[in-house]
Amino acid sequence: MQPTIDAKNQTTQATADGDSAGLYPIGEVSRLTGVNAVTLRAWQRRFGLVIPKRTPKGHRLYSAADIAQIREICRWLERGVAISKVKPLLAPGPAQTSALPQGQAAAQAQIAQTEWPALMQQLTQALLDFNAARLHGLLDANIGLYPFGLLRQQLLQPWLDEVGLRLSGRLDAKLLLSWLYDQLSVRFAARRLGANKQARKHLLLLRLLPSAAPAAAIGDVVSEGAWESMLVGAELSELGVGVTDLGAHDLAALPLVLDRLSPDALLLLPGPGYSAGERANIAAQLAALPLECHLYGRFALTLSGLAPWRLTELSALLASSETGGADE
DNA sequence: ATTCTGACA
DNA sequence: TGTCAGCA
Repeated sequence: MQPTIDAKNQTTQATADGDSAGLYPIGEVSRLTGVNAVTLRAWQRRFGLVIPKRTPKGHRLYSAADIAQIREICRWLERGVAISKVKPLLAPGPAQTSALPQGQAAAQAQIAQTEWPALMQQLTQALLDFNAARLHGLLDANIGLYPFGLLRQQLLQPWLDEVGLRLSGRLDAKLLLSWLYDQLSVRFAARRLGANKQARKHLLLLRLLPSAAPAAAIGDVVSEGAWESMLVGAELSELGVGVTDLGAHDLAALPLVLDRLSPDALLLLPGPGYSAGERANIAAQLAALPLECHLYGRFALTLSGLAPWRLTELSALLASSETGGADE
């Protein structure tokens, strides 16, 4: 546990700044993204999605960019796009056979190519400088300009992913990430407090903890799910939904407190790596809960086989409390 | 120990 | 999508 100079378990980056740095074998990528290794190979073979480099012996080596793309794919899948149709939606590297503008999807991909990367670089620089004023300035300039959900999915989460990967190996990585988490926390907490008072619907946010906790992946001070729940919570606040973030737990004790918290719905952010047994267990516990449950987030798909009838679009939940007062 | 391909349910 | 066999 001692965070000394022990670089032994850094299987992924034997040399901090060697040429092989930042390349990950398929198993590691599977853990990082929550996508099964077989699925990754299948995506590549059947759809030409995510073509990694290879070692001389043919083993796949995924770059940070590849991993970012996998996560981009997952975000499309979460939105209900079929895997066979995400190819054209991705930020294209090689010559696109047929650049078909599919309405807003293509428009967003366009923005993603031009505007976001520059912004991400500026954000990264602000982070590396511990420049809080600059960081908040950049955020101020863009929050409000776009719907927060778009900002979260197209900018903030990809940026955090990238930053996490880029910093791994740096001695000050933990300090930087802790600082960033603190900055974002205070920022969004302030909004949450205001929003919660006026919210008509109250939602309980819970990260599902795999019982076989797969330890911290890359030296993350803040667990990966914490970032995600912070951003999701911010988005919900922005949309006028009251949010209570309980952090990471398993479901066992939840029924004991539900009647006192009395939320309108439960939003669960699954983590990576559930065994089949765990999935069944979770399914049973979810079925026993007396309220609306939604699975959401990066790893929701890994649980979709478990209770697809509960996997509702977040937007559907929000539709009833949308601004404009359609109902209520 | 892990990953590879390809066939198959 | 996932599992299995048979290799490297």
